[in-house]
Amino acid sequence: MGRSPCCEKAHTNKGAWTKEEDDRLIAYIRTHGEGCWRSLPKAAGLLRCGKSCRLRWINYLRPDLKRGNFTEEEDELIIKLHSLLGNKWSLIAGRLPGRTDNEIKNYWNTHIRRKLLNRGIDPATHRPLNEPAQEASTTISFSTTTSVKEESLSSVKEESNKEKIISAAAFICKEEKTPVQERCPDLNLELRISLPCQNQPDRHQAFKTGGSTSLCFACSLGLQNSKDCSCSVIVGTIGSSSSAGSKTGYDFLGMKSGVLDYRGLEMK
DNA sequence: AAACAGTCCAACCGCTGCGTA
DNA sequence: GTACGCAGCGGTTGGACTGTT
Repeated sequence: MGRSPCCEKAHTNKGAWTKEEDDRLIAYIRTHGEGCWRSLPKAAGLLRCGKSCRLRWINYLRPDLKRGNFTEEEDELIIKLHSLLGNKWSLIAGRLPGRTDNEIKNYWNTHIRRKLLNRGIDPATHRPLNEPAQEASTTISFSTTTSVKEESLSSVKEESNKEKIISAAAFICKEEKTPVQERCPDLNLELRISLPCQNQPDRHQAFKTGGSTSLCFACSLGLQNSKDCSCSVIVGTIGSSSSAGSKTGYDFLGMKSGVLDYRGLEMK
């Protein structure tokens, strides 16, 4: 079947943007706001396809972009987030205000990869290069007991939005033997599907989860007091109708309503 | 000064997921 | 349930730039 092209290629410019094109795009978005990328080029008088306009705006023209070198702190944060999220550049970019996914992706490929290799770390797996490859499993390393884990997971699989959580969790925690925590001791993203914490005497204080101590995702990233700090909130269950799920509260990467919402987490 | 190699990064391409009719 | 349009994402490309010989 074949989809019609997103734009009439014969009548669109390609390649580097000119100053005039930039000005037109900026002026249009200032007046009309973002969105409707397909119709934007025509409305703005640009001989570009909507995709190209969107990319130019997001990666280069947006006023809130932070230009310039990455700081050491940003470097380390990118490494940690990559070890947890993989090549999810947009999610990583969501944690770095003023940085774009494209910028981070380029920076990763040009700087950080080499940096990790020099440290003897495989940038793909974040393991020592000489460490023998281990078979990946999809078992999720939760801090609850295995039986609870399995029960939780099986119940979670019942609904589509939960499947997203499972796949994300499986992606992040590739294997049981080497919890993420070990690789990033100071960035605790421990994943839990468990009973909601009932007693939390002190906000942001590490809370007990099945014998281990952990912080919520927001706090682990230094976002205490952010609206996504789940230390202060008894997080909801996955889906109101899930019987098994109702006894397995979740507190997973700041997700709300069963939808991954990394970007909603504000960076202080 | 010229040639070449390596690096950087803006932009493109193709795919995927979501919303809608 | 299916087809389609659209926005967004990640991988890749290629031109510009910089350093080295």
